[in-house]
Amino acid sequence: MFDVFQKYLEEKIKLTEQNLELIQSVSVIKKLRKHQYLLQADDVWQYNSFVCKGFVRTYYVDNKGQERILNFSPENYWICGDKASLASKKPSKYNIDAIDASEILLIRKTDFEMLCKKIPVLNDFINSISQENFIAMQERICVNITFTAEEQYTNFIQKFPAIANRVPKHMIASYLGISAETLSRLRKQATKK
Amino acid sequence: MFDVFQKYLEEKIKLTEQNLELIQSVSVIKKLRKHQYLLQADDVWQYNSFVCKGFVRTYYVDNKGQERILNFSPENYWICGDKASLASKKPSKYNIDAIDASEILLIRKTDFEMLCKKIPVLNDFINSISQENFIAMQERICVNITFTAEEQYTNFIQKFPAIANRVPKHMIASYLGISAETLSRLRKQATKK
DNA sequence: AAATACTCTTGACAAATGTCAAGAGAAATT
DNA sequence: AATTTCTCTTGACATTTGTCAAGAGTATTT
Repeated sequence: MFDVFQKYLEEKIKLTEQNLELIQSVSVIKKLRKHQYLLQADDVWQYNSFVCKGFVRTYYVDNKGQERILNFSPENYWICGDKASLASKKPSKYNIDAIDASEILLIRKTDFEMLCKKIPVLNDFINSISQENFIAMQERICVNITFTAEEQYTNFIQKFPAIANRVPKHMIASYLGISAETLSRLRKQATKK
Repeated sequence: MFDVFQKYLEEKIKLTEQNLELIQSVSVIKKLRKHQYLLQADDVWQYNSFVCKGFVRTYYVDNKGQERILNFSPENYWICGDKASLASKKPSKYNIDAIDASEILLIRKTDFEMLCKKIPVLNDFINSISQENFIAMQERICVNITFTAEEQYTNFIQKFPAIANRVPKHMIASYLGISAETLSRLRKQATKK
């Protein structure tokens, strides 16, 4: 499964064979059955992680007991994980589990930092991804504070058609912060138009 | 006004005099009258910026013509600006203007990159701030998709009491994505309890 | 000092969204 | 094949939130 990650990297940046070997030497593949956890709330998150195969979600349970999905991570994407837990070594408030059977590449925080120091192009690449994530997150806040539920849903399926087709509707509702019933009714209305 | 920034930096990291001089050499102070723009939508944003004095907000106008506030930046904080515009040189979708008369320290993108390369401690410091911002943004998304309007307001005044006391209520409503009237009613209810 | 603009509140009503309960069909499990 | 679980929808109703209009009190400007 490392080859998936390697292919991803090689499409983005130029790496020597030595660099690749170094990266591989600190990479671990973890297989997840469907519904299996990669991280459970109250554990400490200590990896950078990449989805080689499958599909994963990050969620938490709110004060009313409802699951709220913070992020979907499909194949060929990094998992956001819990940066707060990663930085502070405090227990995570998030759970990560497999929506489909998955294979996840893990690199320990310290190893990852070592890689970034030794491989400047990797460091630059990771920084640019962080920046993209930041922008995407800001976009999401804009959508949240501006759009109605219907507009949010339309925006979601237009922006993430692959995810929209792959996950159950109630998860999309959870991601958007609306109830599954409301989403169902919005969908009904939309077909009428 | 550079001394405010200098003091801020020296509390966080160790810098040589040369470093400080280098930073100062690329820093520009811009004074803003109340309500004056630092950035207008459709212009390109090209700075890293820090509020030495005053108070600034970042907002955009939504498709229904309403102002939506993305961020408040008080004294001694960086202004988020528009990272997308900064990165791509495309016109910004955001406006930044002064809530109070302000003095803003500006460093051009290219100069800022030069500083980060030449001063590793600065680079590390900026990275850690980016990370904190990222975590804060994720928190905000959680709040948005989980909390009711009332919970969001309570959370806001508890988390940012200084801002809450300083800006008009309708701006807080705009930041939270609720109407000014709703906020007013929530406040009334809260006093009854 | 007068005029103007801003801030906050309130009422009345409409629209959007949530909650609870139920059921039908599809998918997964045994 | 039967059972169980999951997914999606629907109805009925309550609650929350938005919109429009108005007004009172504060700041700000002229």
